[in-house]
Amino acid sequence: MNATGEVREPLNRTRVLRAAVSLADDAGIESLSMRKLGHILGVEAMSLYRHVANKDDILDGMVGLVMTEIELPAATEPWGQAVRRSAISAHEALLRHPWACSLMMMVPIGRAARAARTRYMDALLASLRRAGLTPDLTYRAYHVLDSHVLGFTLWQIGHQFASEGDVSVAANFVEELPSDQYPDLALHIEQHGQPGHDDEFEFGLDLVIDGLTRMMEGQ
Amino acid sequence: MNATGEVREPLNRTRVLRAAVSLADDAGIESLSMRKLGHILGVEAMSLYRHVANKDDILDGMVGLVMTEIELPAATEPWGQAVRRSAISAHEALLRHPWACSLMMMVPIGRAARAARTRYMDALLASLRRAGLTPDLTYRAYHVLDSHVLGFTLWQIGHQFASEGDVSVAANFVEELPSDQYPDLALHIEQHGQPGHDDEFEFGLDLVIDGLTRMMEGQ
DNA sequence: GCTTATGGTTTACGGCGTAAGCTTAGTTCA
DNA sequence: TGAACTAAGCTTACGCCGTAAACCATAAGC
Repeated sequence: MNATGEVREPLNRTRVLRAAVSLADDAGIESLSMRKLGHILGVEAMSLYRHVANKDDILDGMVGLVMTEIELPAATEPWGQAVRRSAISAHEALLRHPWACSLMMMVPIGRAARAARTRYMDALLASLRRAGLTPDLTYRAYHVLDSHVLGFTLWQIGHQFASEGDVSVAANFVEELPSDQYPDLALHIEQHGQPGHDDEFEFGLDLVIDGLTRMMEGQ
Repeated sequence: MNATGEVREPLNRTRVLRAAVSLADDAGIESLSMRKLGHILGVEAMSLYRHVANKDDILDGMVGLVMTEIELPAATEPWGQAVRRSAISAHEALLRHPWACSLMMMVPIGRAARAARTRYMDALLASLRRAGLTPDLTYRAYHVLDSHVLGFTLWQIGHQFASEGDVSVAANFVEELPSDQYPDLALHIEQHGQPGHDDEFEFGLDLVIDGLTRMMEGQ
């Protein structure tokens, strides 16, 4: 801490995690290695272990960071709107960090991710209970909602990856496709490029929320 | 091909792929390496490259194998039933091979997986069109259905992994949880152990199919 | 002024995917 | 029959990875 500022101030866990997130955002999760991460932070790989238990700990922390970007359903809104807004926020956060979906499912969950997930789950469950869903319906509704967010986002990420490649995979796909043999598939692929299909996530979400509403009112 | 049978017959692509699948089933996808796979087949790692382009090719082939286990929706059944049956079959296939979901989303899709996927997608799309859904609704319905299958199955796999560990993660979770602070979450976790919650997949599936039915009849 | 954390470094180990070249056995054809 | 060719597997080697273990420099506390 001398006046000239030549002395770099020491690393800390959150700086490591933030660097890891932006490296993964930029270059893809598969190119996140301890050595590269260290290099970015101007430090040798092994130095990172002073601030982080191991690589899984980093991945766990990254998931935790992403989850805190998700807006929780507010108690002040009608439940449908609140849940909808939160799901859309989750969708957006996961799209901002395309590696997060897969990480969430593959890394053994650790402290950091658990804390964030706890907050999120409890808030969503509380919204559903407040809305008057029975405990049973709440249980199921939670899983359906989360499945949609996760599943849809994963599909979407898979697609945009596929559309990036040098020669787009979609183009390859359609090219090699005997389109008279698979007419429905050919149409579907064509629809992918078209405008007016950018609200599919919300389409599915509303399908679910409306269904839940009906079940709730039905009994 | 002598009579004594001492000469092992040569490897081939499908034997490599099948060995890879069962290794991944037994020991987890993360412990599938060329060296281990070779060892299982009584061969050095590099020998595999005579039958397979590289590791990604193996992963692609594995995904292809899993996808062919999925029962396609039949044209002879009412569309709702046909789609339902196929989705359940997909769910079961993905549960049998817990690594398949993540692979499907992460490995750049290659020939083997593409062929299987083409069959599956076209069959499902054809079912929806035959049912009378508009092209637009078909497009959306496809994504919602697939999102549910993929997303729900991933959640389920994540959970059963979590419940396996030495000291179950769920137990840890609930133990460290200040359950007066997160009452709804505590209840939800409790519900997970209870019987009568083994049809959630179908609950969500029916929610979607019923919603689609209503939209179809509505216009 | 000696001790003791703290934070960063060096070296090393075993595992990974795979490129390049080698060996061996079987097949084809002169 | 023998020579050329081919198919299938093997050996070696390279550069990456995560991380254990030991080492070094600086700063703080007594």
